[in-house]
Amino acid sequence: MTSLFALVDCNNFYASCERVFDPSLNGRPIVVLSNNDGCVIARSNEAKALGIAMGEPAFKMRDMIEQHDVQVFSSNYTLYGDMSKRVMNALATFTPSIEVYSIDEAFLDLGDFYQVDLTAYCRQMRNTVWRWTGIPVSVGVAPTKTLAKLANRLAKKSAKANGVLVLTDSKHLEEALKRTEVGDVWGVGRKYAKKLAYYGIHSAWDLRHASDAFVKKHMTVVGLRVVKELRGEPCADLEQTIPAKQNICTSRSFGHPVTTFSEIQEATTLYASRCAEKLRKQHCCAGALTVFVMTNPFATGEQYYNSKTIQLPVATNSTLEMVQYASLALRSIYREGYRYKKSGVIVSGICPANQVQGDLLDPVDREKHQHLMQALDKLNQKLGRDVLFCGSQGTGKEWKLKREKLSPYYTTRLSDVVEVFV
DNA sequence: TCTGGGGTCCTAGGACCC
DNA sequence: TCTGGGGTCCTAGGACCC
Repeated sequence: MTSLFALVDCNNFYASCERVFDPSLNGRPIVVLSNNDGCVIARSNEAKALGIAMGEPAFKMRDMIEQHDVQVFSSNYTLYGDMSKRVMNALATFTPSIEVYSIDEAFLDLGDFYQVDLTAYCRQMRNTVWRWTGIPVSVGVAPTKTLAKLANRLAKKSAKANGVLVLTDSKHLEEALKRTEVGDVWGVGRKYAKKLAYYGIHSAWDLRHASDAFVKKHMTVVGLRVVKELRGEPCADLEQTIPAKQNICTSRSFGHPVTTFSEIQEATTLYASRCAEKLRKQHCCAGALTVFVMTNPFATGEQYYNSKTIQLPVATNSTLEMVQYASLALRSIYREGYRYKKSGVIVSGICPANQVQGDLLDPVDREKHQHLMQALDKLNQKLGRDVLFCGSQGTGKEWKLKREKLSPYYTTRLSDVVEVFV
């Protein structure tokens, strides 16, 4: 019994999503910007060919944009999330064993498919996704997840592969490992790549032949798993059930520098509400809440960063409680006289809502809160996000994100909602 | 003028306890 | 003069991912 995984990855996903609904964009360079229209997080092939780098700040590309008529979009996660679901649904018709790994990637367990013509099957997969959604995908197949990732990368790069590469034959595997730089291996980041280069390890093939002791010493047990997977020994299974999150964070940069307490409080209230919403969605409560504030690290002038964690007397997912404690925490770290760029709320100590440790002297009527939250979620779900919200969130939202190049909400009915967070 | 957001896991070191 | 050792829990920091 040999294991076999496919990794299906959408090509230039966000850029492709924008293109699906506007065919006039075909063949033209597209970039999608991060929140606040800050930096590039997705590029079409044409944009890559122009040399536009991932993470490049938008303001540095002004000339390039004008010169080559680059099409620029603010990120529209509502659209991308919806398109993602459609892609995953298409893939699920090819095997029930599917792990949605990220918004644009899925692992498929093809362990039972050794007898079929894998290349033909994957090609069919690719065509189906394309016909149903208009999104181009690449497929890599190999005995471990790490190798499937590697195969996928080559499938995308090689013209000959044309989007599908099956690596089951040891000769092909060797060739693929030799052609992959060590820094392009899943789990090997910039820091490790540099360190490995120092020790003469440059390719995935080199890393595959490093000793266990060496790898464990320099890359911990995590790195050792990577190396074993490169050798064809599976260390990671398909994860079909999504584990509950251990931490939930909501934070945003402000559209412009914020100086007043009331403005930063409005933003922090919104983030605390979002955290509470996310907790309720996964039927959990949090035992602690952290608020942080920071100035712009790229700006000249005096910098300030601070955070405050509050242990909650009883774990909760009530928006009202979260907002109240977030305000308290914020008050203790806010300092007059800074130009704030960003704030955020992190909730931790997460446990299932039905396993919350009570407190005999608890002054909060938890049942009442729960009913209120249910009503709030229902209304907001039905009538649109933030139809109902905490007053301290404010209505002006002077600090909100910059999203000047937003595309329409083609596939969902949220077109009347100006502000959408994920 | 303008530089994203949200996660995970592992390790080392300190506090504390017996 | 001499001042244990092991276990657990927590936190901060570093690495990685999309």
